[in-house]
Amino acid sequence: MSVKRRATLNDVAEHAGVSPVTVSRVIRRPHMVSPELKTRVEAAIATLNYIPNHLASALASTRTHIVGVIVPSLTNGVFDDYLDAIQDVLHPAGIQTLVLNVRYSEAEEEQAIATLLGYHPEAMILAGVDQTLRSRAMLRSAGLPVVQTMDVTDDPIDLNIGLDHSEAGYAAVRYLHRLGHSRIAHLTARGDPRARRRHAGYARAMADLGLSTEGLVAATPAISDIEGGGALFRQVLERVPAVSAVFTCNDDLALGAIFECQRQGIRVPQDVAVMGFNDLDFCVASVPTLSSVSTERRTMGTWAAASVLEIIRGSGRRPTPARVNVGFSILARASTGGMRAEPEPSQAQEA
Amino acid sequence: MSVKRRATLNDVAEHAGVSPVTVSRVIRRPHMVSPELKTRVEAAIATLNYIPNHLASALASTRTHIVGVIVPSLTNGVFDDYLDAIQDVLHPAGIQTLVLNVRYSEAEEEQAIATLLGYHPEAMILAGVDQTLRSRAMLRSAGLPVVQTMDVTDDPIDLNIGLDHSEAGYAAVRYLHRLGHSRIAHLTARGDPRARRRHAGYARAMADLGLSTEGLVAATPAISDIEGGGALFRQVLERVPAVSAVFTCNDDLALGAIFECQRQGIRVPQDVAVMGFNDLDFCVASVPTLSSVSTERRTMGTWAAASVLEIIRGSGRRPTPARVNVGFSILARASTGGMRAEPEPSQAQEA
DNA sequence: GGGAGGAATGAAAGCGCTGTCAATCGACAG
DNA sequence: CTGTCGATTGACAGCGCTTTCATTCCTCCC
Repeated sequence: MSVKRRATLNDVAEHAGVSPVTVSRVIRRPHMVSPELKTRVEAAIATLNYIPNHLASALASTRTHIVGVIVPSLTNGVFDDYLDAIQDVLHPAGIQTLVLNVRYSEAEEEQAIATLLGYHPEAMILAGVDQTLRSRAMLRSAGLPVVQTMDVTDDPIDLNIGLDHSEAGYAAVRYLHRLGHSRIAHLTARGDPRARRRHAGYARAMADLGLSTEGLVAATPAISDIEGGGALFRQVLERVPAVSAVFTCNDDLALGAIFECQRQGIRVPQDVAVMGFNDLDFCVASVPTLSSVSTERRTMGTWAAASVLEIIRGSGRRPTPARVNVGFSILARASTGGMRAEPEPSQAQEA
Repeated sequence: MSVKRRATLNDVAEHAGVSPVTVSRVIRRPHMVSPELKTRVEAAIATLNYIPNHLASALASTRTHIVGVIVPSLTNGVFDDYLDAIQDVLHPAGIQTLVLNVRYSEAEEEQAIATLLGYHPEAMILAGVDQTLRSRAMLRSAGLPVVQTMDVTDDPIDLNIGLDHSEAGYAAVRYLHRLGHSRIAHLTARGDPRARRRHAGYARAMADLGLSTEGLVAATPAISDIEGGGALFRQVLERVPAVSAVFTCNDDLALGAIFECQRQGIRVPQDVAVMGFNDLDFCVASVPTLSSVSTERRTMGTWAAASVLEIIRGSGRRPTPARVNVGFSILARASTGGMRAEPEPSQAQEA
């Protein structure tokens, strides 16, 4: 067979007996073309199976219709909803997302930012606020809207929506303390900056309450998963058999801790109360149902995408406020001893 | 501030006092440039924070270094490893993946294929073999390497690596039957074509064994999740209280069924054996540990990516074989009554 | 009836980069 | 000393599209 080149706009134009510009207009601004020409061009497009070359289009128009999105993980259920929310806003608006997973690595993030910038995205949506100086420099000199999500900071690159993880950790501990617990353990994963802040909140709360954390904290450097939660809680149980509650940096670890309790014949919540973080889907399905700190993942994704869209569309109008704290809330379920509703919503607030 | 345009290759050339081609060469073929010019150009690149415009580069060279990847879901742990495996092969080779999630929708898949093709990827990696005719037509007239993964077919678009889900379902039932079960239930999600094939395998096995499936099958049209597994198994329990085993189309539903058993005081595996599918991470962590059908997700991703790379690199050499069945294996764990190793690997084979 | 105004179409230029080919220079063999 | 070869560098054209800007042809209204 002959060398089959993909059809170009010129091929379509020739086939339809019109000029290339007209074909372009049929695709981008159909209302500017007379019905008969439009029909002819559309027929040509169909017979040739023509699909416009996005690269050429972007190059010529200097509008790429691309937004770069960076997430630290995909294995962890947290970013699914978030991504989905972003794409639900952006895709219908004709904006493609270029998603890169940087596996909780600053180096991979720098690399990803450089790569993404090479595609000239019209905006970037990043998870977290812990970008390196080099990352920030690249972003700034690219001069595009940037949204940092999932966390809050006093020094945002541009826009920022998130929650205060230290406050959330603090609140979780206070909640467990109010339930009567004082030997409260914490399981965490060091790789995640937000988990580190939750840990800081835990430590601050324990200190404020005058409680010792001796032997009560277990951390894994690795990516956290359900199995790891069991292993970490086993460590704590060996060191402090009298531990009465455990707060984990995420729901996976919490579920793992519950399984470990089952294995050891420890009753949840009677012997040990378990509290997770993120309120993933399985929290309402597990036995016992898992108390957790609920975060507004979809809200953050939607707001980030909508803001970006507004800026791109309005060619520069900035959403006010530029910083949003969406807060969190404590979801009391069976694993901490009851369905007793104890919402502790921190108000959404403008920073 | 003045209108700050992003630096272009021309800006760098001017800044370094060389021609644009030389700058291009410093980036693409450094060995062709003398050391002193290279140094000067690199300095200019650094001071201007220059990042090459990938779109322009791709347009000019007709090499986009992009591979399109379509997955049906992200919320479901199955595609994380797979994607990771693909990217582990492609990214180091300088190939970017454009990933689109089509949420188990054929319509969204068609849309995604058209979108992806607009970026002129050098190859496409699709999950599943159930693309619509229109999708296949678009793919074919784009004339690029296409890999269909996760499933096998007699009529592949191009390359194909996967496993036979009907066989896998069949084997799972035979395994449970060999354990002494005859009232074997099946929980499934209709939205997933591969789950439908597992269901077909289940039905075929039950028929071959002369067993009734009356009241034993429960399906959800929705996306399956852990909570749904409980609900589906509850339906079966109401209809057939004497059910003694349950095979689910994925691990989420299986875990949900285990939780439902706990809620109802049904012992697993003494009263009901539970068998999942996919062998997700939590299978070894749950209580009891969850028997499952293990699938070679990483292998499929790696093979797909490596094949694509070979074709792109070798400008046309096709890997042999073009079709691979990676098989599956039954992983016997506690939820079906013991750690007794009962591997039933179907041999990897060339089709 | 003539000019203003609008709708439809096309010509030409150029987005930022790379492929190709030509030009230059010095080294080196004969 | 001359022709040849390889290593560097640059000029130029063009990838496939969109953005002006110009042109043509109506329609409408004073």
